[in-house]
Amino acid sequence: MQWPTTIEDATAVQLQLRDRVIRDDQFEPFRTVAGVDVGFEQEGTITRAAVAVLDGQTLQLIDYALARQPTRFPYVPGYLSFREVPAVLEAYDKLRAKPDLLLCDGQGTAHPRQFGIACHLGVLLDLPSVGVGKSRLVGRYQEVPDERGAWQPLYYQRDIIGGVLRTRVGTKPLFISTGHRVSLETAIRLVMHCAPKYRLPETTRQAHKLASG
DNA sequence: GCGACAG
DNA sequence: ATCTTGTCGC
Repeated sequence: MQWPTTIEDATAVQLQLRDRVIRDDQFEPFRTVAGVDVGFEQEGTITRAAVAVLDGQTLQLIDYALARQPTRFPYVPGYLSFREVPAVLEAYDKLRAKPDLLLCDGQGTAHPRQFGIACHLGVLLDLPSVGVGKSRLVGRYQEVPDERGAWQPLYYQRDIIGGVLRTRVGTKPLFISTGHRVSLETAIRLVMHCAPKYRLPETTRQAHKLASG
């Protein structure tokens, strides 16, 4: 299957692959957890991706990989994965230590067609994954108490597609959702575990550093 | 028809 | 995402 070029084709891919998403807990015990960060250079013509693998218990860096590719898809809300996934897959292939779980920047099922980048990566890699968005794409929710660990369900068309979670007092909450093979409840627990001190999970923070300097 | 809109 | 230094607040 060649990479989609139009919104129409991309939509077809999402509608076809979304049926493969497993929203229940179907995984083996996690030993390592990976975080992904994607950035752009040269006016956005170059996409750079970084994947950082951490020990799930100590949250210490175990391995990492980087990749740079020509950007091949524009940023269109609802189609983020078609812009970032190719570079992420290249970086993932370079890893010496494959992770047991992937925490992705962006939404999982908290998406217009329930197939955000976390679902896309999870399905293509057949790896448990979780979507960790810094802002909302779709859905309605009630204000989240300003307490670490507090969260509110995210509703969209009668369904709960994710959760709005406060990982740190005094900061904006994160938008958590299932990527693949991880339930929402488990996803929230995992994010809390990976973000013991700062707003963002250590996995994401590590990947961000590696992709910068 | 008018806004909203992951990174 | 990216362009960019200092600055206000806990």
